[in-house]
Parts: sequence; C-alpha cells; structure tokens
Amino acid sequence: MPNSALRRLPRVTEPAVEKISDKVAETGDTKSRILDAAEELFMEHGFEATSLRLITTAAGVNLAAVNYHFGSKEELFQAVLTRRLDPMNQDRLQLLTAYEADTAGKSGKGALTCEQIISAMFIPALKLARDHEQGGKNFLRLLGRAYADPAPFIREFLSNQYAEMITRFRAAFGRALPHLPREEVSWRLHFVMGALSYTLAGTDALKMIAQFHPEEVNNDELLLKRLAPFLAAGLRAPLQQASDAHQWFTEA
Amino acid sequence: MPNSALRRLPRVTEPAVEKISDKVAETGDTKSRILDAAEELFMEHGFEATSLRLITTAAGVNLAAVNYHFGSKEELFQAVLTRRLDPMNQDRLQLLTAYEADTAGKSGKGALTCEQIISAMFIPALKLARDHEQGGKNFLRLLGRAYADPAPFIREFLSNQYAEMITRFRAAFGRALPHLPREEVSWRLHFVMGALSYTLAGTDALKMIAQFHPEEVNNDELLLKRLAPFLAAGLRAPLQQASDAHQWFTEA
DNA sequence: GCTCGATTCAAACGATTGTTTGAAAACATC
DNA sequence: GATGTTTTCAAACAATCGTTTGAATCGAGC
Repeated sequence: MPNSALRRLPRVTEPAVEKISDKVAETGDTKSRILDAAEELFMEHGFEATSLRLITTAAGVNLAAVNYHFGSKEELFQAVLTRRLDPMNQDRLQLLTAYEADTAGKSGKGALTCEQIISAMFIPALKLARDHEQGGKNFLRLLGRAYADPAPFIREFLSNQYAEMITRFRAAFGRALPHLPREEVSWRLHFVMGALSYTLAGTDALKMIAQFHPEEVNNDELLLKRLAPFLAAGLRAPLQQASDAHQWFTEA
Repeated sequence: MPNSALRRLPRVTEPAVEKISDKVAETGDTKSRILDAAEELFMEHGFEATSLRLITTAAGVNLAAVNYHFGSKEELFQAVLTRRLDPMNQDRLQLLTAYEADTAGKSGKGALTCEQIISAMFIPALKLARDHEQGGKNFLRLLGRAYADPAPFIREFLSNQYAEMITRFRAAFGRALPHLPREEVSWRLHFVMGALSYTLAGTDALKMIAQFHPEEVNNDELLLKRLAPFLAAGLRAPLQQASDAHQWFTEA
C-alpha cells in the first residue's frame, strides 16, 4: 500500500519506438493512468467483463499496480466513480443553494421553480458532457450503467454517494410542488433521476432504431436540453386521483 | 443439439430425501428448468457474474445441459429474454392496433391520445408485473437491466426485438402530437422507454434513499400507475423554442 | 555512498470460467 | 426385445480471472 504523499513518475528512460498498447499513450502518474484507462474500459465493457490485465495494458503499467495503489478491483471501480461523481454532486448542491439564496432574497418566500431545480441537477452534468479534453463524456455513460448494475458493492456505494443530494433535492421539489403528497414527489424525483441516468448511459439498443439525426446521437448537450422540458412537464403533471384511475389501464 | 419435437421428462426415480440445491425445486422439463433458474439468477447477479454452474445447480440439471439445449451461455440469455419479451411486444402491437381500429371507427380521423398509446405500452408490462405465479416480476427487472448492459450481443438482440414496436409507436405518437417535429417525437419516445425500463429495473441504489412506503417499493403496478401520468405530461410538453433556450442552463 | 521507504516488475498462485468429450442412460420405433 | 436417436452425466479441457509474492529499481535524506 502506498503511504501516498509522494509518488514516483513513470520511467523516463523508455525506448523511443516502444508502443505499449494499441491505445493512445496515457499521461500522468501511474494512479491517474490507471483511472483513465479504467474509466474508458469499464464504460465500454462493464465491470465484470473488464479484466485488470486489459486495464493495465491500456494504461501501460504493471498488472500488480492496481492492487498496490487501490487494493482491489472493486476499490478501483469506486475510485473511478468517486473521482468525478463527488465533485459533480458537490456542484449540484452548491448550485441549488445559490438558487435558493437568490430567490429568497428577492421574493421573500422563496420556492424555486421546477426549471431551476432541474437546472441545478443538469448543469453539473452538462459540464462533464462538454468536457471534451478529459473523459467526462465517458464518465456519464459509465455512471448511467452503474445505476443498473446489480453488484451490491456498486449499489451501496452509489446509495451513499447520493444520499445527501437526494434529500436536498426532494425537499426543493416538495416546496416547488406543494400540492403534491410527499410520496408522489419522491416518486417523480425517482423518475427524473432514472430518465437522466438512462439517457446518459448512451449507447443503448433503442437509439439505433429511433431515427435520430446522426450529429445528435452522441451530443449530450442537445440531449439534456430536450430532456429537461420533458421532465419539467412531468413533474408538474396533475395528481392522478383515485377516481380517475380507471382512465388508465382499464383493460389490464 | 436437440431436434426438438420430443423431449424427455426429468428422471422420475429420484431419491425421496434428495435436495439438489438450496433453491426451491424447479418443475418442468430440463429446458424450462434452466430458463426459470437462469431468469432469476441473471436478474439477481447480471449476465457476466452468473456462472453456468450456478444456474445448472439451481435448476437441478447437469452442467452440460445448457450447451446441449441452448448452444452457449449467450444463446441461453437470449432465450430467457425472448421467452417473455416476444409475447409482450406482440401484445403491445395488438393492443395498439385495437385502439386505432376503435377510434378510427368512431371519429373518422383517428388519432389516439397519448394516454391510449402509453396504455398500449404499459398494459402488457403490467400483465407480467401481476404474474405472481411465474417469474414475470423477475423478468421485468432483468429486462430493465439488459437495456443498460454494454455487451454487444445483448444490445443487438434488443435492437432487433424492438425494431417493429418502436416504429409503430413512434408513428402513433407522431399522429398524437402533430405539432412536434418528427425528431422531437423520437426523442420523447426514447425518454419514455428509458424511464419505463429504468424504473422497472427495480432495485437501484436510489430507492433506498427516496423514502417510499415499504409496501410500494416492490409494487410494480402502483409504480406504473404513477409513471404513466408523469410521462404523458412530458410527452405533451410544449416544444422548446430556440429563443427560449436561454431559460435553461444559462450558467453552464 | 549509503540507507530506507516507495514503487515497479515478472512470475506464479489457486480458483473459476465456458465449453467439449465419450460413455451411460432413457426414450421411441419397429 | 433389438435398434437407433435423444438426452443425461461425470470428467476433463484450455483459458482467464483477481491476487500475491519477492526481488529489482527508483528517489530522497543523511
């Protein structure tokens, strides 16, 4: 295990012609190279189907480096997630706080609009989607898939990572939609998070069929700008009364 | 390979006290026992993390039976999906056709409402959710997770399975929302499918936090009845004009 | 120059994976 | 009851997995 603090840079005396793998040469220290390669490969093949040998070869480091720096494959996966997820959720909370302070100062009784709350959720994700330099776009897909992964250690990890954010945003939506029961708000927040992560997961089977313009398929920015109004309208949908329930699924 | 047609029943002369595995004894012929066990275990652990030995032990059959009856692990997975997915999508198309014939006969110019089209998508899923006898509820979760699986053979399979259904429903939504550009309709249909499969996937990390009543967490019927109005409102959301785009994500 | 902790490396570990094999058993047909 | 096909079975296959080991190499501090 590394006591952190100091870490050696990769060997400088590399043979000039050497090509470590087919992938583009990674840069930075060993830990970052592993994280970068793992982020891309986990996104591409999933957790179980990605071997440590594939990751270390792509990163140009020794196989044992993963266990040395991260402890295990599972801990590596968590490190890949937490590197970007933690700052993103911090941004979300910070943005929500800024909005609340802003409207509270102006109109006294501050209740944000659904659009504002959704913006606080989406803008930090957009920042990653626009991050062409780093693997931000890769990460959004990886995150979307991690939600659906059945592995207990992944679900537990995400649950902890999102606990604070969910609580804060549920309260905000509750104030924005005071006519809705608290439980209905929880469900609709759940739908919002679901649609967001699913669409960000990206290369699903359905996109192939759905007749999109080619330049839009992998443009997360346009995607989020289409998704946001859709979800805002869903959040504001009138509450389904028990007496109206027969309107739905009458034949089921 | 089996020439199908006739298949032998499992051995009748079992020792009375024998307990093949910890799981409840499966019933039916070998092929069905494998499908049932695989459906539950794939749902629980995912495709990669589920070994054939785990499946065959739970089903009480020999390890080689999978390769004999299905050819490979991948083909087994496809068989598990197609067993319920094919009838469900057939039901959806049939229901949509029935609705269209009904309204065309009454009002001449027949354009279904969003609620009717969503019902045609949801009712067949509800039928599986209510199928307490068989593994219908398991299957919905398995299906939701299969959408997010990066394995190429899964994505290709689902793409083929859904091609006809997507085409038909996109046309229906297009007639129900004539003011929307065709591409916007495609995206919103994509959002609907995403929210549906994500919420059906079930045991995601977020449910743990979201403060649901315990009796509702695993009730797919209540879930769908809450999701349907949410999505119907989203589908009918006014089109986001380019001049209004600044309203969203101004700070991003 | 030497020591000491941090890091890298090649090699091997034991376990598990999906698949194949060939013989034994159960079946259907005559 | 013999024949031929279908199905089951125990055993082994080669490959790959995550992890561990112990020595080699590096950089910094005295």
